[in-house]
Amino acid sequence: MHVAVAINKDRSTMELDSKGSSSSLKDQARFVSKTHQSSYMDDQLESARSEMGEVREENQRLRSNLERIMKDYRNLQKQFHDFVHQEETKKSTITVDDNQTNEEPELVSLSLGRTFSSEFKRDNEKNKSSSEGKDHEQAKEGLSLGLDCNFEVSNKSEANTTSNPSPANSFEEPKEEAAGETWPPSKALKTMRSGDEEVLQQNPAKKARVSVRARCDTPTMNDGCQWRKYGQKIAKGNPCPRAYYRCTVAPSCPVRKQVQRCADDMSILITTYEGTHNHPLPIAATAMASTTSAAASMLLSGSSSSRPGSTQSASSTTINATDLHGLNFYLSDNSKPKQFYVHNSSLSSAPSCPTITLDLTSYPSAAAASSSHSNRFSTIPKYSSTSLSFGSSESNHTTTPWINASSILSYGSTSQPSYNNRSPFGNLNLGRSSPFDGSNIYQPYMTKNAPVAPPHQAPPDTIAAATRAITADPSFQSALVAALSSIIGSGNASASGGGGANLGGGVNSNDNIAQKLKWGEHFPLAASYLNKTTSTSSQSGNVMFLPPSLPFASPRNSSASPSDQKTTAIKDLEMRL
DNA sequence: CGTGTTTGACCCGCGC
DNA sequence: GCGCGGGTCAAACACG
Repeated sequence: MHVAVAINKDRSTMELDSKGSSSSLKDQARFVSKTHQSSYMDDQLESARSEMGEVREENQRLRSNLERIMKDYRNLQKQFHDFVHQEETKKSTITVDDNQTNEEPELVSLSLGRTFSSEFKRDNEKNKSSSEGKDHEQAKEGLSLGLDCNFEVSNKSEANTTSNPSPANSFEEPKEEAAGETWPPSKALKTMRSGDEEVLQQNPAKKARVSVRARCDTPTMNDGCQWRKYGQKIAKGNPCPRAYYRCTVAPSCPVRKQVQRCADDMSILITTYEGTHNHPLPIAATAMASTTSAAASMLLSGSSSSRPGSTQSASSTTINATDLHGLNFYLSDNSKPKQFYVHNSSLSSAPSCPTITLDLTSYPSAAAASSSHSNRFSTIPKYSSTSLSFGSSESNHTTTPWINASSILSYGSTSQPSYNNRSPFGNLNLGRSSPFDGSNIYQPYMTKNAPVAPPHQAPPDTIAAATRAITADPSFQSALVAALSSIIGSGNASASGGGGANLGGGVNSNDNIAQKLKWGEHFPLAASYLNKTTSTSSQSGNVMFLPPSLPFASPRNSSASPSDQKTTAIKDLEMRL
């Protein structure tokens, strides 16, 4: 890896540098040969060297691709900002004030499902509005792909309320959140209410919930965590009782979850997570933790600059439904149960308790499919809750960004170059429910639309389109960073015998990889190469750096086969390195 | 006997 | 202030 990438992280420019791949690789090779004197390890070393040579060649190609992508990106960025400035001049005619626009950061997410159309720009511009100039300036710093927008928002929020950590930060730092989030939300709310309104405004983000809809025949999903049931209630509007569980991995863990069958479809199990684990998680639980972390991070980042007063307004928020990678994300930003897709009122979040729903069920309805359609966002009225749909839409839209987005998501695992079976969930296993007939329900769009095309074979315009889409959605990027860094960070920790994953997701868990994640966000194609380089394994086995199996309905069906000796040895090698 | 579940009572917020 | 509904507590119970 020769490519040095400057990325913004928390306003500071950080460098992702392979430190001169040739020398470092040789050093590593020497080190390996010193520490591993067995012939077996020598074989591994030789194979690794050969792979490194291949990687160097790939790196050369990557650099050329990167230059082209950078050109495309700069052009697009310029076009975007030109458009933004044009829109700002028109903005005076729009009745939406700045506050309201800031309250709808999820609007940015709309761009995910859209082409770089003027409509998207229009929507996106609403969010940018006042802060666009600053972002624009910041975007020019460092590599400035605009992916730090989310952090910018968070930091702004933090700057506005210095007495409290910003939601995004609190999510990244579980200790802070644990300190601020005593479990009984009412008590926390009470405490918050004693403060000023700024404190109250911070509260909703701290109470962010992540709801997972999944088809599951078992009474509860096996998400790898230990739960103790502490209550059960018949919720209004749903004949099925709602069960309350508390995390028992650690006695003081504030995380709780609610499990309830969907009234409309009994086969769908709705699990709502709330809180942040304050303890290392079992490896099997990291997948869900990372996933919920990503979702909550998306939610929090989206609401970090929002004000509750307007999110409560029935007309102020917008349903955002975006399809990605077989996941459906619904952002419910207030208490109104008018979530876009089949949301039972019994599941509706409490006021000031934003909920993001990860819909892991297949979409039988056309509504979901239409939700991904780009035009829909511009046509639907503003609903009382915001929704983000990363849906397994049946729509036949050919928005290419998803192809590359899927490759980005594939970063959850590091050692398999097969791009078709990766997701931020690792190898989640749900009971059933796949519109895809493949082995994994999270098969990315490209397997559907372009069945065999790996991302690195994607045409440059596809990459550029992905870059556009990703650049336009800081919320998603933030969430992705949180999720993937959590996954990989956890995976690394697991490989080294550590833990440390939590629901809050640790962006700081593994800087190097996290940086690569950001790198991957910018350039998924590059990411795939980097990933390949990191994995030191070119085989298509399914051994994952992190085995984040999430065997919902079939626990035994969980993780990747650990029997692959070669990859096991390589993992061992990585550990020693 | 320890652990986890069940279930009625209780608390609290919210809307009227 | 009152009622409703969501959420939690804790004693009783079940199970290995």
